[in-house]
Amino acid sequence: MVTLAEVARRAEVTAATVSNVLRNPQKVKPATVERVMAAIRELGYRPNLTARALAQGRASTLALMLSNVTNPFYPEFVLAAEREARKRGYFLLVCNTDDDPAIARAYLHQIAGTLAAGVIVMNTDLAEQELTEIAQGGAAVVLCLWEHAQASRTLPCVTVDFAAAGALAAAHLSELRHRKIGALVGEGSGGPQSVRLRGFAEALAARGHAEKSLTVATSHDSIESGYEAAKALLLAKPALTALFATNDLMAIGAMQAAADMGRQVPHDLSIVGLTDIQLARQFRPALTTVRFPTAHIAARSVALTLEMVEGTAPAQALYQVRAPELVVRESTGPAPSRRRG
Amino acid sequence: MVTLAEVARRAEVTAATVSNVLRNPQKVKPATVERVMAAIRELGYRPNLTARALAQGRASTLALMLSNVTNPFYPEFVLAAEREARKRGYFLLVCNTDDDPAIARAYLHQIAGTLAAGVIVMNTDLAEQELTEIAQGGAAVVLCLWEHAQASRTLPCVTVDFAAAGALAAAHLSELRHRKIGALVGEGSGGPQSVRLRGFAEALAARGHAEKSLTVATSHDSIESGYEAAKALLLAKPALTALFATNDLMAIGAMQAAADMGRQVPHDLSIVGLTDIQLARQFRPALTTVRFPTAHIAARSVALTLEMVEGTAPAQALYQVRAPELVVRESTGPAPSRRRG
DNA sequence: TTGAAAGCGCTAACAG
DNA sequence: CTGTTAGCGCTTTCAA
Repeated sequence: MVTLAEVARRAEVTAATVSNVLRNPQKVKPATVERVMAAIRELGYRPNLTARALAQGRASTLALMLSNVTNPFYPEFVLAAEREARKRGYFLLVCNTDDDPAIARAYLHQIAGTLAAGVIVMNTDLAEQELTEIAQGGAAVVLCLWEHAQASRTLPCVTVDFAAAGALAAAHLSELRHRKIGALVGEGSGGPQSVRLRGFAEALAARGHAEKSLTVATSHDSIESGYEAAKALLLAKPALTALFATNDLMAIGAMQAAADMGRQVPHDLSIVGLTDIQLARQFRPALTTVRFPTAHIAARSVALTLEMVEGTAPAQALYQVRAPELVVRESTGPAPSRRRG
Repeated sequence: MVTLAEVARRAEVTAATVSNVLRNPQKVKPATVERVMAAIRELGYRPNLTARALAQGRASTLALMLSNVTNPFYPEFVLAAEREARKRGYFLLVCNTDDDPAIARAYLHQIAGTLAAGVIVMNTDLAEQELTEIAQGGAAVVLCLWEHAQASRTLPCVTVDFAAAGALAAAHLSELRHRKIGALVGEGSGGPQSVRLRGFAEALAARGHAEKSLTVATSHDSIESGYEAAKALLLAKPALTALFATNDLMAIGAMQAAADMGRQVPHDLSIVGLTDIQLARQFRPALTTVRFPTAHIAARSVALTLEMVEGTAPAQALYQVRAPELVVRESTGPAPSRRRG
């Protein structure tokens, strides 16, 4: 392995100068820069990022803690996060916690502040208290997409307006004249997706829908679970003409349940999801959903984390990025008229 | 940040002893171990992995270079890789190259051997020559799932028998009496998936199928592209009764194309994919496919890389893990009889 | 069983 | 503009 010192020797300067050539070239005489660059090239020198991190007291690495990359929401997020990190000279450590607080804790304690200069924590079951301690230990900690009722007051948080997202779905179904609506509420990491439901329910109420016209069921955040929940719900309440799911996976499961029960989507039953994962447009019928600005959130989270790492972050706590927006595709349509039954 | 030295002071020993307590406790008197552990606990000490890496000359980090996590094959792979790494005390850096050799190269040069002790390189457009140089620079480099004709002779490679996978698909369709078959060959990172096709074609030939009974078309490795390719193919050759796609995404696209063309799967048209990504069983009709032992490959790749990092790897070059296996689901059925046309 | 000392490769004042 | 010096926090011989 070629070191700075070897380059220095070859270029007949000291290590400090080589370091300067690499990091503040304007502080070095052009001729010297040339000579050093030549040496670097000839020797094939590559800076040792570990040594640099130790000397600087700051790693060039960021950690992303999420429950499980296998949830189709995450790959898009990870991609965008990694791109933003790379653009700024950082690398991305991906940490799956499997919704296990013990794993999350272990990760945090091992790498926050040492291996990773900052940590982006997606919705998790970890107590905020613990995260705050980690943050005091010197690592930049940014919360991302937390839907907890008790959203943080001490840690910065990048998120979207979950309630508004739910409201968009409600407005859409209401305009299509649906009056008997079912809702599937997901239980993801960090608790139920209840803010989305609340936004949905309140928007419905605001539009004059009776409270009992909405039937709520819970489900896990997966296609399989959405399938079961939707099936049960439709069996119990056959009169429902529309279903709102607090995430796309469940909505897709619901579409399959509808198909298996002989109900045509959207003719007999409309379905709206939330998030707009890739799958939403790839499935048939393509899913109407409320889009989260996923890539944007990811990039913003990374940017904020790095600003904190580098001490240039503004003293703001809540970052609400772009509003969610409705994406109408094929899974929603007008409520079936009563006549034709 | 609490350092070793502070712990040492508090426990009234030297840093060397604290270090030993952490890494070779059996070399330290039990009473001292106790005292040191107490100090660690009281102070909330957490080892600095960056410093450790520098001192040891070995990072506790592994890099996984892949084209794009957004391809549904990868999340499952990443998850398994990360679990294996974590189990062994390592962390996973995820690097998206976007099929851009320049990005791949930049990553490699920046982190291989310094930030990351080892690198797992999935199919890429990088010349093997370059990877070999990196490996000589001191990083463990492991190739994973390379399908190149020119598979490496100098770098270890974890892979599956691509030809056998194709052959399984062929045997299945042949047994279902399909005689006019179309094949969609993907163009993923690192070139066409031609070994899979070759295995498929040869198995067909071995079963007495005429060479011209197989029609081949190419496509990119995505649902959208598979859709287009399948549509064109079915339009050009309406007599085809079965389609083989060299990966599941294309197969799913093909299913949608068939649906849009009014062809019932599997009644009018059988479709077989390859890899068995999650989506394969979530789509309707569920896709018949040839399963790759994805998690197993991932774990093996990580294990091998770490063995190389730690110098305990056997001197073997090619690791073929478990055979692929056919998974029959709903997208394949007997060839339609001519009578009923 | 423990300590002293050197050093991993780099950065960051500060001096000249 | 360049060199000197002193670490960053940890590991690792080698002595004691």
